[in-house]
Order: sequence, then C-alpha cells, then structure tokens
Amino acid sequence: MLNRVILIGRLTKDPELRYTPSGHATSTFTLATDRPFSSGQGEREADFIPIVTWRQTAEACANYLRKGRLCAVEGRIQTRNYENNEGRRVYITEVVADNVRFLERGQTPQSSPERGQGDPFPDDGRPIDISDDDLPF
Amino acid sequence: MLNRVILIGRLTKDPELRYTPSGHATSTFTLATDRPFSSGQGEREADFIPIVTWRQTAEACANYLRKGRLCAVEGRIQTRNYENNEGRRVYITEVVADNVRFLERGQTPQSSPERGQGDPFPDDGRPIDISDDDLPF
Amino acid sequence: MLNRVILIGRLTKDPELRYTPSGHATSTFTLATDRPFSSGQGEREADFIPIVTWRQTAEACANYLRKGRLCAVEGRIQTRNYENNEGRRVYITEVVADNVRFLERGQTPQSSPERGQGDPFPDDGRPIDISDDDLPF
Amino acid sequence: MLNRVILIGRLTKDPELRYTPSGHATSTFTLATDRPFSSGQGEREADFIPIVTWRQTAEACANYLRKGRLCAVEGRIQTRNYENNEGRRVYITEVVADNVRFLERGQTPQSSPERGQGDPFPDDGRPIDISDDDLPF
DNA sequence: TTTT
DNA sequence: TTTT
Repeated sequence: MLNRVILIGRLTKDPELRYTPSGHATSTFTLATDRPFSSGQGEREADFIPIVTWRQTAEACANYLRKGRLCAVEGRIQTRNYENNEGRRVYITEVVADNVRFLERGQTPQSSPERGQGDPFPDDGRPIDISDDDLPF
Repeated sequence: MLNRVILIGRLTKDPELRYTPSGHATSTFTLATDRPFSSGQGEREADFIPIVTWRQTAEACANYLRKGRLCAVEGRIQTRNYENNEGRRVYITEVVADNVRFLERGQTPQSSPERGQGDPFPDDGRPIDISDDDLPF
Repeated sequence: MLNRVILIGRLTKDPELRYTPSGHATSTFTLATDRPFSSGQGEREADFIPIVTWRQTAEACANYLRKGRLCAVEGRIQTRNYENNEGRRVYITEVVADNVRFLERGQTPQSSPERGQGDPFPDDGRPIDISDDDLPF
Repeated sequence: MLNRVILIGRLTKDPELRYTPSGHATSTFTLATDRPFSSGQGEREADFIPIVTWRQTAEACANYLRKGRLCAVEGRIQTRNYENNEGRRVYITEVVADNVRFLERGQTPQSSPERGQGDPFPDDGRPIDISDDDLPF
C-alpha cells in the first residue's frame, strides 16, 4: 500500500551507527524540518523527525552526515511498539529511509573526526546519492 | 522546508471529532497501511499511522469516513510533546492531513448512524476530494 | 537526485503491452486525474498523464487494469526525445511507474476478454500491490 | 484527485518571467534532475523537466533562481495542448509548482544583473521558502 | 535547446 | 534531548 515520505531538513546531532546481532548496519538520526509558516511567537519552528536507515545507506550516513547538515530523505512511515523496562508499552513512529541525498558539501566537524571520512562529494563535484532497499533483512 | 507524506490505507476505527475551545473542528483517526513485502510469518503486516485533520476536512472525515474504509491522505509529519499526568514527557509523531480522498463509496455503518450523513459521492458518481489549509489557525 | 511522482486516477483506455527486441515487457497507458478545483465552466477537468511500466509491473497492468479502472501510480518523470518520420524532433515527458496499486476490484471488461485474466484481488480480499525496479535494464 | 510531484534539480537556464494580459506573473524554467543509476556510457544522465510557476512564486524564482542553481520543487503534473502555427496539435506535459525551495545561497550571475536582486537568504541565514496557490486564477 |  |  502507498506510504511515501519526502523530507528536507537538518540533522540535530551526528548520526548514531549500530550493528544488529546478525551484523547489519543501521543508523539513526533526527531531522529538523522548518515549518512553513511559523510566526515565531512562541510557536514551535520545526518538526523533529526520527529517521532510521539500513545497510550501505546507514554507513554512508554515519560517514558523511553530521549535525547541522542539510539533506533530503525519501522513505516510509513505520510504526512499532515495545514494552519498556517499567512494563509500559511504548509506541514509536519513525521514518525508514530508502534514499538519502546530501545537499551540502561537508567538511567533517571536529566533534567526530574519528568517524568522518571526509567529503561525500567526489572530484567531479556531484553529490553522492545513496540508495538502499529498506527491507528489514 | 519540504515535509510531504502520501498514504493510502484503511481506517482502524471511526474518526473522532472534537472542537477546540475556540470552536475549530478537528478529527483524528488511525490509518492502517499494508507493508509492501511482509512475509506474513510473525511479522507485522501493516503500519498504524495517526492522522489529524482540521476544519472542513475534519468535518467531512467525521461525516463520511468509517472503520475499514479506504482513503488517500496527503499531509506532513508533525512532532509535538506534552507532559502527561504522571509528570512524564510524551513525544508524539503524527500526520497532519491537508487533503483526504475517499476511495470507496460508503454506506454508513450501523455502528454510528447518528453521525454519518450518507454517501460522499454526489449524483455524478465522482468522489469528493476535500482539501484544507493545515495551519493550526 | 530526487524525482518522485504519486498519482491517483483512472485509465482512459486499456493498457498497451509490447515487448522489446530483447524480450522485456513494457506497457503504456494514460491516467486521467481530476483537477482539484475545476469550475467546470469550459475548463479542462482532468490531466491526462502518460504512464510507462516495465517487466512484471507491465504484465500485471496489462492483465488486470482496464479502461476506467482507478489506480495509484508511484514513479518518476522521464523526458526523452526522438526524430519523427518528418525529421522533426519530438519531446516526450512521461511517468515511469515503479509501483502500481489497483484500487478497485475488476471484472474484466467485455472489450478485451482475451487478455484479462480475471480479478487482481486474491481470495483474502486484499488487493495486489505490484512493484518493480524501474531501471531501463 | 491525487497528483503530486517532488523534484530536486538544477536550472538549465535562467527563468523566463512573463505577465498574462490580465497582469499575472508566470515564470518558466527547466530543471535537470540527475538519474539515479546512469552508467554514463552513452546514456542520458538527467531528465529535463519543464516547470511553470505563478504569482509571487514566479517573481521570486525570476529574482533569485539562476542557471545551475539547485532547488526543490513541489507541484503537480499538468497536461495541455494547443494548435501550433502549422495547424498541428502540440501536447505539453509540465509541472506546475506550488512550492519552490532554494537549496543554495546565490550570488546573482553576471549574465543577468538587471533582474537579480541578490541573495534569497536573509540575514538570519535561513533560506526563503516560497509558496503559492497554483490555481490558474 | 540542457544543469553540477 | 533538538537544526540553520
């Protein structure tokens, strides 16, 4: 069934990269997307949308994206729930990205030099456009 | 900034219609959208996405949509949070719809005869396509 | 780069199925999508959008879709051009579909009984959702 | 009915601004969007998509967008046709944009100094996000 | 008639 | 817990 999301926004933090027990990479981050007509008067100015990526996309995001960077995300909304350690059911709504496009050249920020592997733009000046199946394996 | 969602799915229940203190209509419902490739073996088969509508759209949804009905929703993802009655902050991610299209002729279900006002398809057989600004007033 | 189209509309004719010299199936049809706010007074009421599909999607569309049937199409805009038989360059803009969802149960119309293979809805009543890579091989 | 297009690409030329007899601004340009997986071997690398904008959006595009600039466009596909001066019917498929987002700071290029009014990014560094109804009046 |  |  149709379930399609397209976002442009900025990362609120560096992405977090993890591996599943079976060795699959997944990275998560939050995208801040400015609201179109916020008056600025006490109103919230942005939505903060949780993004999940898998596999090559996850690794590319972890390598190239950083806090504050602008990017476009294409994916679908996923809902899931789990029981937390207080026995309470927690409901999650998030976006599983199958395509992430970096919209800014990036110099790796000082805050995470160990992970960044430089600039996602190759010598010809064209940005990388990473894509991936979003099946959960 | 760009924040666009398009969904096709079925209502899990009848919509809930409310009015703000200032008299604006809002209706909420959950849309079940089948996942594209679920194996069916213990996997979840659908995502359950919370939808919010306002004004005319809210009233039209309350009048014409019912549990199980198929519709298309266009909107944006909104995040907000509030403190619940235990002093705990609750984070919400939902879709604010600015356009809802009914994809099935509907006979009002018996479960809510008082509110349904019949069939959203006028005499010429073309479905109604309701639209609305999604500004929070 | 981002190039995403989502449409809901009705076929203006039965799809046309063809095979490339290398044996790949492709089907084409036109989708009529009603304009949101047409006054009806001399204005055009719909856009007529040319759709191209490939492979399994092409064959499923040829088998199950018919003139007048409602469906949702997800894809990307493609432009190409060729020289016609008068030596004039013709520019084409069309939608290459990578996902087509049938939104109506369909009894095969009498006009094309040889090709239709019945109803795209299996016994459990859930519509088929066909998907395919949209790479031109 | 649902008809939604989202594109990210670069202008192939400066936009063309015109006014209708009744005084409404409209601007047109072509967006080059790179294809996701072009091998580069004789294949076309991009689609060239004709964009139409109206009113404030038209004027903002004419003022701030220039050849080569990156932007995001949200809109719908429109088809129309007319008879050309040789009595031949010409069919047009184009995107009517209702939202254009500039994705790069722009110094006005030398090629059109008279029209450019500088930088679409105000002092606070946030890009302008222009929006408009896309009704043809 | 095409952009980086 | 939030980005420019």
